[in-house]
Amino acid sequence: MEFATRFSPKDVEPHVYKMWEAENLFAADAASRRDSYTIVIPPPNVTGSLHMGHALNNTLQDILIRWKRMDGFEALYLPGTDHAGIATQVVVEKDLRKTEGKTKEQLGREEFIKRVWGWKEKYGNTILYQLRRLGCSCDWSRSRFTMDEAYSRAIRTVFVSLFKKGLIYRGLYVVNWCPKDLTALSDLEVTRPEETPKGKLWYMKYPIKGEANTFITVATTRPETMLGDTAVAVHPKDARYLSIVGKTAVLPFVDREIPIVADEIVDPSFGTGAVKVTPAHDANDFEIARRHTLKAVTVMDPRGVMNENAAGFKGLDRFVARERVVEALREKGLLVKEEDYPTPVGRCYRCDTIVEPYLSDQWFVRMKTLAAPAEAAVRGGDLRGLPERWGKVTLDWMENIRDWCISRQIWWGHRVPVWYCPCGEAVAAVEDPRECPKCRGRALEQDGNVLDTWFSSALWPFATLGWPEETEDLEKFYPTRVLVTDRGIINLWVARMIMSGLEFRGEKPFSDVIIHATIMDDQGQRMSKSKGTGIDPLTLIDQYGADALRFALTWLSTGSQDFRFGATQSRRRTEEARNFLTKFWNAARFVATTAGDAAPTPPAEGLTLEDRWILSRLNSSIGTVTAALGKYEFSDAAQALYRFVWWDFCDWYIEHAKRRKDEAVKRVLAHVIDVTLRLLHPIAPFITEEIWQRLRASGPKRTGFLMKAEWPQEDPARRDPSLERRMELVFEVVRAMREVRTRYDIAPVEPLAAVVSAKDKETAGVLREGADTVKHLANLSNVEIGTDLDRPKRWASVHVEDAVVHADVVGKFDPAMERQRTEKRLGEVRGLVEQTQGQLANPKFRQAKPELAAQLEEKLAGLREQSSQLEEHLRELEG
RNA sequence: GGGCGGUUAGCUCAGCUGGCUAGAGCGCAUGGAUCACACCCAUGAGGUCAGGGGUUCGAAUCCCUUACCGCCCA
Repeated sequence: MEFATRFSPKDVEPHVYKMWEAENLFAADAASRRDSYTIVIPPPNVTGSLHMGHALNNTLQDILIRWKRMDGFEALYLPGTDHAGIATQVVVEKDLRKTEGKTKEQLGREEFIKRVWGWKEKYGNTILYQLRRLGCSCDWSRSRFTMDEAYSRAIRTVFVSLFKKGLIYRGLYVVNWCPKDLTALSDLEVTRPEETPKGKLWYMKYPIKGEANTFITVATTRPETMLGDTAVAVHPKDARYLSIVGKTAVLPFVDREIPIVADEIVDPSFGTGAVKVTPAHDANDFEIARRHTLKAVTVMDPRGVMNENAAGFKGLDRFVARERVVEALREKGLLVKEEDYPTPVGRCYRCDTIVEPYLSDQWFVRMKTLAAPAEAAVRGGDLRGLPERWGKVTLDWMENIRDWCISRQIWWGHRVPVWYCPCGEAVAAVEDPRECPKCRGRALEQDGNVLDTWFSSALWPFATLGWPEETEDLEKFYPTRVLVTDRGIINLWVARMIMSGLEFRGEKPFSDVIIHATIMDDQGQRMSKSKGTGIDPLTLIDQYGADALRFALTWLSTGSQDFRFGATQSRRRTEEARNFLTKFWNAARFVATTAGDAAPTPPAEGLTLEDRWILSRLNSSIGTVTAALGKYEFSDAAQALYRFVWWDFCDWYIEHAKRRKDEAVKRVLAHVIDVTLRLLHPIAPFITEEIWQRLRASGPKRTGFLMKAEWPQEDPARRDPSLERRMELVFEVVRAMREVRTRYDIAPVEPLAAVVSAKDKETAGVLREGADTVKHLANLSNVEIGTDLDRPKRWASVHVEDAVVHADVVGKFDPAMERQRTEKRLGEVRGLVEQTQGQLANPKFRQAKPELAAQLEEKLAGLREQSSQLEEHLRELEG
């Protein structure tokens, strides 16, 4: 098989993926006797396409899944999508308007829903297809959609259960209303802009009934709502207003008589201390109205247009009405003053429209009861947030939890499973009821609202596995092991999943929650579609390959809360990763051509120093990579692989191996590549599988697919830290020789003679052991190794930590340069001597850390020795 | 308003419970078509660890504070 110098992702990736799929390697088996390891995907919206956040999220998940699969677990990576109520409805409505010029009302609810399904079938799996490009080993046969029939059944079951427990209730409340999407939103779906926008606070006065020229002045940021005022409230202890409580004010424009009431909730320091009460348009006011049995007057329609209760302002948009009301008040002399006032506004997180507090009939979930066990699980550490700080975020929210508005006034979604009978009965049921259980009437009508999408995604970890049926899947794969997601939806999604998991399965839905970084653009700002700062992962995949993108993202996953991966950085980092993979590819290519037929196990005998060294490094790396993955330290795993492959294997071992032809070196090479392929596979699945298949074709029998191969076990017997240190010494001498060559411009091909004077006999022994390597890698014609060896005249010297290396620079000797270098080095060493001496001179230090002090003593001795050698060297140069 | 992160080489980032000469990749400089790889090899330059104060024998690391950047919850 041809083995080109470059790996070609474009040609290989689709092919390899198809092969895996054809062999059904992603499918998890519920009947397996292995322990399960489950990850459910955070379901992307059906409307979306793959963005960088998905790429990161799914890369990390796939790494864990592939690792655990190799490590002997029955690994299930369960994919799927979320119906995304509002978002999807908006997209399809737009499409409908564009293609047919129709509104959804013209089609009717049933027909419109059909259209949404049609749209979903056509475009709804975009992201899932794109995940294949990324190499994700999802079990596609188990893919779920939150609107699937079985899933819908789970939702109904949950609703009915909570309803029967009294944890779901319906009522008239002031909720966050989006006048554009025409639906209620939950508190978490309202966003606040970073900076509080500048607004005004208007002071206006209402006449007191029966008292000429007496007024009460109230302050408000939303004057247009005054038309719906049904009271004025003051704090009961506010001395300024004691005498006025109980009197009646007359509301301008509409001449409504409204009482002046006292209520604890009023903040006496705000405005005048007297506030207008608009129960239909303010949540606080609604509470006041409850306590004082006030009427609620709605002055806007759902679109935010003033209605018939708004007198002369009817038909005006809420913001136009605001200006007009202020003008009219001014004309009447009722406007006392206006002042600048930062006015916090909430916006719809889907469409950014300013939300309106709006009185409407909605469904709610009582959260306190549900939150308690979840809170306990997080607090008790039974469920970990990682990095740790995120656990606290969840707790904060759960401690102050408020009831959740779950009804939405849209069509696309799960309809509230409650039916109303003309007799007044309301039935909540999993199966559509045929008749009213009370009057046997058949004229039942289902509630028109649909449920918040998050209500359905809260069930994701168990509903996807078949719940409420006690399926084999549920038995085998629940609870899941780890949830990987972005911090943006901790409360919106993660916390609610924990609650529902505990409520309906009596078991936490996962043990660990990994909150990975949010990807920023090159300026450190959040990527946004509207600003055009989003980077398409597929472009990077096309250009550098999926493996390179995955490796780059993994390298960057250090546990920080965000990282930059904009237009410039993403290319740069992915290119770096691609270069590394090319390096690895070529290492494999070297092994394939020189040792392709060797058994991929090291021989029991005949191992050289270098062989034992690389095997030690390999086993260290197995340990490091495995431990890092176990702690979800993805970057550490990637870096350990990078170092091993590039620095240890390519820079040193392969260079060394080039001059050997024995069986041992072949088997070591084959073994190292074999193990490294396995270690690298979870991060870079395509290239490693491709190399595996090539080696399999030409060499000894290997398991059919790398993705099903066994995860390497560290062999502690192969680890030899002392050997690793000793080889470092050898490499240091090689580097010293190379430095001399560079300095004197002596080509690497020209053999040189060298004398290495080690600091002690032990070191000399080590260097003698590695003499072959030094000779070969530094291209020496001859090398003399000992202690206290003199510097031959007109030879150049390099002082490294444990030795002095002298090189015959064949007549190019330059005393001035030598002097300069020696002086510089001497300065450094003297500095260190001073520093170390200072530290050791301190009795408190010696007392506190005797072991460390002993180490430093040794170091100091070495430094002093080096220092005196340098001085001597310098004297010789002078003389 | 409450809470949480970040600020380390020109750029992007490591640096765990305070102590081995603060590291990496990219970029930069110099040299190199050597039989795995120029997406490469060799060598080198480059940092008052955001500012100030404190704790300590010793602080990039712990505490306080200021500034700037970012996030979450009200």
